[in-house]
Amino acid sequence: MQLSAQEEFGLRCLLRLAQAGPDAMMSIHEISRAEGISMPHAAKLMRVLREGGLVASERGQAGGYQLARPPEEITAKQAIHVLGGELYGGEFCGRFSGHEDHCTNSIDCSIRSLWRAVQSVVDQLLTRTSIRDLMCAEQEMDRFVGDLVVLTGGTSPAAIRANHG
Amino acid sequence: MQLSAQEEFGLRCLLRLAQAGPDAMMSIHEISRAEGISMPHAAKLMRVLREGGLVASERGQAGGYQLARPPEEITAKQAIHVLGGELYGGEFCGRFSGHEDHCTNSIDCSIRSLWRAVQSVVDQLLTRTSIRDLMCAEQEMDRFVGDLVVLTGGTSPAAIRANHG
DNA sequence: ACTAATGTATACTGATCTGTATAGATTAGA
DNA sequence: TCTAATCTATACAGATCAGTATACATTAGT
Repeated sequence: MQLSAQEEFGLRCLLRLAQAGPDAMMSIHEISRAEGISMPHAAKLMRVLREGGLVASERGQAGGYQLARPPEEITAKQAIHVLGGELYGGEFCGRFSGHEDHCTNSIDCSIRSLWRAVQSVVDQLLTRTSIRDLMCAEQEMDRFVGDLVVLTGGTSPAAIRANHG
Repeated sequence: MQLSAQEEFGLRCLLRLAQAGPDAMMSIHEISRAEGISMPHAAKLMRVLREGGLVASERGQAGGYQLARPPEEITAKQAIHVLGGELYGGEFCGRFSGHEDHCTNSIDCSIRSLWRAVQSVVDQLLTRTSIRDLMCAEQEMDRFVGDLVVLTGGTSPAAIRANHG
């Protein structure tokens, strides 16, 4: 369960565009220099973001990139989705089904539910974090992280354990 | 941000051992058949779990594998850690630093904080879910998932947005 | 001893991911 | 029309991941 390089760098590039201001255009050259990556690499990332509808490009001599929408309307979830796909998508049980045509546990699969639970809390967090929110000091974000709690009102074995502990 | 095949299958193998009962031994042959994967593949996964201290093995004609501890004492977090490493480890800013020696954003990096936030909620969830908890019906786990909420008492931009929305 | 069933270890192949290289298309300005 | 700056697209090479193949070590039973 790791972040891909594309997710990491792609999100950074989005943040750079946001920090450049609402009407600024950034060229691939500027983006690559700001992030310390090569120009072809930056170009590839920006292409992914453009095809995902998160940035708009203009070609030609005065061309460059800017955010397709205001930074407060772009969520981290949208960015991660465009850059790296979902943690647990619909195709999942097809990908990891071993030799069988479908998952050996397809009828009763608590592990599948666990992945859904992980996806649920990650999605909640990423959905309410916008690019605008990331335009702040690390310390400010850290305060946020320290107060995060996962709660459940459910009655599963996991919930019972959590209440007793 | 995707699960690796090793995490998926490895956790499944752990769950199989738990379901076999407290004193049962399962051979590689049995595990591979149960999960629908090849014997060499199962052997590789079990080796990782053994080196991670989650299962114990016995060699020889009557050999096999069993859990190293009772299933309620093995958390999903421990399993994922052994099988796939962390979402955001200490080596992270070294891995994704582009051409620079260290991260261009090393001084003030809100994105790093976001990854820590994601890791925090995922860890909370996986830490309080044991292998024992997974030995239940999918429906029961799903009830749990439906009630999951991520809460914060923090004051970051993201938190403010969440409170207003 | 010997045999058969088992776990252990290493090397190998194909797939996917990461980053690079190169050629082309578009536009502003002279 | 020409040139320079830019974005666009595809193909490529190395690294890592997924799964396989093969040889070896260990043990119970005979």
